[in-house]
Amino acid sequence: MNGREFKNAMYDGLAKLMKALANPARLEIIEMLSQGEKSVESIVNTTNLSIANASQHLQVLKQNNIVKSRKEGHYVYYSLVNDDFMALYQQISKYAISEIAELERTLNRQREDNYAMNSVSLNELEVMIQNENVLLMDVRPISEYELGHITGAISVSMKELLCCLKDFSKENEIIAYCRGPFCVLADEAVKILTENGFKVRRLDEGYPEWKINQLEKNQ
Amino acid sequence: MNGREFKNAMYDGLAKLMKALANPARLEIIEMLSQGEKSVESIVNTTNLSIANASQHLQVLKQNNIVKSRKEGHYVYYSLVNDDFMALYQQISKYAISEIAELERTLNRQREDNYAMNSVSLNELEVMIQNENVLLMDVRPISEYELGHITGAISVSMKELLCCLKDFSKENEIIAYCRGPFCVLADEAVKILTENGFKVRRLDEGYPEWKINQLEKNQ
DNA sequence: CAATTATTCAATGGATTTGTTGAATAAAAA
DNA sequence: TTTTTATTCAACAAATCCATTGAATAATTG
Repeated sequence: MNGREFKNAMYDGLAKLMKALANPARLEIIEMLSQGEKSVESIVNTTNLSIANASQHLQVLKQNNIVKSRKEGHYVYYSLVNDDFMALYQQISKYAISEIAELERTLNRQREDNYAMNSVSLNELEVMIQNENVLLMDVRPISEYELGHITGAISVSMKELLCCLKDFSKENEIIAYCRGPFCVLADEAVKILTENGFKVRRLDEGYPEWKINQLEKNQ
Repeated sequence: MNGREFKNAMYDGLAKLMKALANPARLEIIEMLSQGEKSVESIVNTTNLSIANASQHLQVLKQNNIVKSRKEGHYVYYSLVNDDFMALYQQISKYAISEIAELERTLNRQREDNYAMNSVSLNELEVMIQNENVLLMDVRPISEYELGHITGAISVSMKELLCCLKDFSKENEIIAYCRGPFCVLADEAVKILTENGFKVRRLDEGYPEWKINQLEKNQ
């Protein structure tokens, strides 16, 4: 193998990986799977994809070693292949959010719309939890909470938020979080709670980012 | 903007960035530019692209804020837009090399072919420089050396290697490096020097990785 | 065993990406 | 000014990607 052939092999391989990531539907699937294992059915329900289309995208991700699958009864469950890929995906989306003006604008507009301008960073959160009385609220579906959540968080799904608000004290500040910067659940939670007189902010990032942070600390 | 529109905007934007990276020719250009500024002409000379084709790929990279250009006289010089992108690219290729079996095999086969199995990591290099008498040899073209090189390295281009070997002592160990793991210059240097009786190994990574490392240390 | 359910496969046509060709620019040299 | 040189633009055909459709598969239920 000469120099040119080698280069071609390497760049073709790298480009193949990038191609697998170069599609909005697949990115949305990846973001979902970074919460934990999901069935094809649940992926179809939260994205707007047809069943066959979602399945095809999943095959592409599988062929590129990004996701793996496991069959149980009628259902096939998909998950990300390892934490290293998750870390890479975080890096990429963090870069995109901070360096691509268009994306930054979109994200900020969304945040403004949702009363969440003064969001809390992961570092701030750590300090706040040690020093103050804050209630950390995981607003993802309970199934995702059960697969893993930020230490000390309680699970309050969006459904519960809409019916059972009286349970919480209005004195402590509430920090709501969900799946990461692209996820709108926390924004909606902030909106609902603010309208009902609670002190509430959202976490800038979400559970996957926190988990990556933890993994890095333990190295 | 509702939740679905927001998601679409974010994932479309992210996918657009990935698309810009999802092409082997563009990746090779990026790798070249991570050495420093290059004219279109020099990009055409080291890649196998036609002039018009290279120019088109450069436009795609420019539209996606990955490279910037500057005109001087007849020539247009391109360079990466900032160090953050370079860090991202490093992350991506590091992931690809370590997690994609096919790429890992290709890379290792190449290294074996070139006698460079026992390569030196950046961390090892740091220790070796402090403790031992090693000669750190930058085998990239001199123009790239002049734009920046690892502290303490001397420039020995491949041309010089082929004519002026006698200048170096055979007692000290030589570490050769070039542009990074995909770059084959260091492998060729190791081959030549080994055949001539020198003690020589290659650096696992290259100048761009070293530079990123330095930037991280200074934060 | 037949019916049902969740997922995958295969085929189709429309959209996008790619490399090539040759013409158009724009700056420097003659 | 005309000519030369380096780069970009525009148009085209080939290749690839994508969503949709309907059939095929494989595990479970009746």
